[in-house]
Amino acid sequence: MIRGFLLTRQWRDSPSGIVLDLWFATEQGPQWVQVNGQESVMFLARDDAETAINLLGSTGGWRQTPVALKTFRNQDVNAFYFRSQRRAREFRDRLDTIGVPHWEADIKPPERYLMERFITAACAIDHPKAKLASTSSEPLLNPRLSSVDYRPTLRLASIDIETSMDAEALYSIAVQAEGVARVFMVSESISSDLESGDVDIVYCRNTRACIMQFLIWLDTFDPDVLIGWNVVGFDLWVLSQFCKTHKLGFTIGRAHQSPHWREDDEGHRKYISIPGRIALDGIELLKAATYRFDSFSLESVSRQLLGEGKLLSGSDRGGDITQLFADDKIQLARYNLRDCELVTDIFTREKLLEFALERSHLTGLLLDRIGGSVASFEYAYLPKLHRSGYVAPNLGELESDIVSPGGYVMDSAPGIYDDVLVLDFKSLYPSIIKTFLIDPLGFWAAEHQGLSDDDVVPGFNGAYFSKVTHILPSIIENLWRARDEAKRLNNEPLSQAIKIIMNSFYGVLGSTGCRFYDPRVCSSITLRGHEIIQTSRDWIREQGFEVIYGDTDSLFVWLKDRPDQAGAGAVGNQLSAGLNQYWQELLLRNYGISSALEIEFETHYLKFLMPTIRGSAVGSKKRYAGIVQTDNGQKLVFKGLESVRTDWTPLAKRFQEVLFARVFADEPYRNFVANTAEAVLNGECDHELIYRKRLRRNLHEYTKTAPPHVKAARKVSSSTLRRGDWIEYLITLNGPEPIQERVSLIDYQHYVDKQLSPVADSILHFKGITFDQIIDQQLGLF
DNA sequence: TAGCTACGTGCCTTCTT
DNA sequence: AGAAGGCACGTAG
Repeated sequence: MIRGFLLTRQWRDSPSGIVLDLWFATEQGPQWVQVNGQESVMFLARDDAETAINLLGSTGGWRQTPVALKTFRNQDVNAFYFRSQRRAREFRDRLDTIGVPHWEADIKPPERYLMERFITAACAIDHPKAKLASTSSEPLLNPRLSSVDYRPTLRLASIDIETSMDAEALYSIAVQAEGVARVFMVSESISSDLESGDVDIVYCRNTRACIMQFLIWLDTFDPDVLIGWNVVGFDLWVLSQFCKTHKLGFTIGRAHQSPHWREDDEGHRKYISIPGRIALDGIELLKAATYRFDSFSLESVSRQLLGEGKLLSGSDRGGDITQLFADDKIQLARYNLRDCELVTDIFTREKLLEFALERSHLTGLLLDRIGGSVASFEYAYLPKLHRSGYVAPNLGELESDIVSPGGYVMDSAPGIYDDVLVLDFKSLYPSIIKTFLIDPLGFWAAEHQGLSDDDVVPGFNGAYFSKVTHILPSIIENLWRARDEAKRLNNEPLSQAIKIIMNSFYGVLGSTGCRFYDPRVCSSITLRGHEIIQTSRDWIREQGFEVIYGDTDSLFVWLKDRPDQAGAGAVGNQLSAGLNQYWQELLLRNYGISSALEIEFETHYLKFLMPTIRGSAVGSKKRYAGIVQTDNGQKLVFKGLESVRTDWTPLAKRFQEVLFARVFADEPYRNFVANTAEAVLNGECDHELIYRKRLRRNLHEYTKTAPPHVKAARKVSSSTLRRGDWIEYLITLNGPEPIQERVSLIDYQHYVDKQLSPVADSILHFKGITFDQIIDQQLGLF
């Protein structure tokens, strides 16, 4: 028996049934596993079996049998098995034509095979030959696979290519891994006096030779994982295109296969599947782990995470690279390698590979899979559903007229406060699912099994949930326990992966892209959330405190009596303990269930601002600021306000941060306000006036309106701007103009009126003065 | 190769006078 | 000219 971690899975039809090709990273290196003779399965209502059998006639390659499963409408079903996916697909199409329903025909054989064995990623491989040293060219046939807890030491290689700006000419390929830092460099004139300096450079006569050298290295080093920055969409794709034009096989698979490429509908994002290897993009992985950066360029991310950047950081990097290729290949090689190292360092420092491994092992998604919330839910849910005697519904089958609301947001009491505490329910929606046994199967069970009031927990919109039959609550419970354990062991990547998955469950249940979507189930989560937050608010008020705001799972409590730091903490802890006990008792008494709700005293704002809606006396929502005490002194926190918004200018952000700090500290602010306005008008702040905004559509798709950023984008002459790109612009006397091609004078008054004035008034309002009054007084002095 | 809703703001467009 | 409605974006949770 050896232990392995699944890298890739593929399937194909063969004369002897469906074949699964699985590649594992094992303790002894890579292992190819082949499972043959597999069938594709789908389920039909037993009442339709006769029709289906007639439809299939005397053709071979299939069988069917009654099984002890029911649909969610309590119909008995038969399983139909096919020896090829092709036959299964044909059959499904014919059923669709005549309107006979079928279930789970979309589950692919490898996923079906693995999930029903509860294998996500780590796996015990049991086979008489499994102890022998593995070879990449020979698969292990039909071993017994079972789930096991195992994390491999993967062999990583960071790769990066340099090309001309139009990506038409290849300059070099850098590879960096444990003990390797090499650059394959194209050089038309190879002479003996070419030097490498301190870099391991392999000079190659042309593009073809360069790629061949790279492929040979790849085959020899044999990495499990290729990492890079946009490595799939750029480096690997461009290399594959070079291979095509130079009639070279792009044989990067573990048994020298070519990769399989796929594009999304837009044709922008590319996906690669390489038999036996994984390509991991640092950008996607950071996004998956909920990192947020204004820019995901390698330069920007490495500066922020590592404190160091690329070797070239001028404005014309592409031109500089071309220059180096002509004049200084050693320096180009250094630059090329440096990018590889930055990526490796980011992966190491942020434990990105560890995160990817944990996520894969928790969900059954492959390491390189982006998104996939629905897929991971189904991977965990389906096998358990089958063992509970049900087949899964189809997409869109459970729709109803009810719309499920989101979180409850309290009206706020605007003002400047001392001492505001924030109490937060930890993972509110998962804890509601666990406490109130919310679950698609539990919902059907309550409908079909005629349970008594004592055996169900009420939901909302007429939904009830069985206390006996359910799946999701125990999945949550296990994850919750694992997360506590991960935290105890300081396993941050695991803890992070679990948090993301737990929180994705509610979103999945509320998505029409999920086959279990039912607004009654979903609203039973959110409406219970409304009840919990409102009842908790009332309870706190009964204790004699003022609750000035709350959003979904949080309550903001104002301590009027100005306690010291320790006193405030004591009140926070006392309130959270009291509430937790309150819910424990209430839910046991009312429903006979044990509360998993957990409210926590999270933050003490020494100073706090809740603004009004602009130009109104009504309190705002989702926008506030405050000061918290940290180990390194006091810190300003902004939520939703201008200084955390990427579409406000640096001027407005700086102005807000300084002004709020001064007001909170009771320091003078009038001169600062007036001087800032003055400086803007005098052209002393030009570098802070740039608006930055994303184009969420392609330019021609803005037909209803032309907002400023679109107007600016349309003035970019060489407009290659596409959906998702950023546009940087200034407001000039002739309207918005892109920074690259600004011709008109900056409209300074615009910045005073639209960036300074509103920011100032949001806090000065509570000081009984306005921005305009300050400016007028200042002018009056002269 | 489908997680969700709630909310504020600026400004464009259209309607009303 | 000014009000009202709605689009577009980014954010909280």
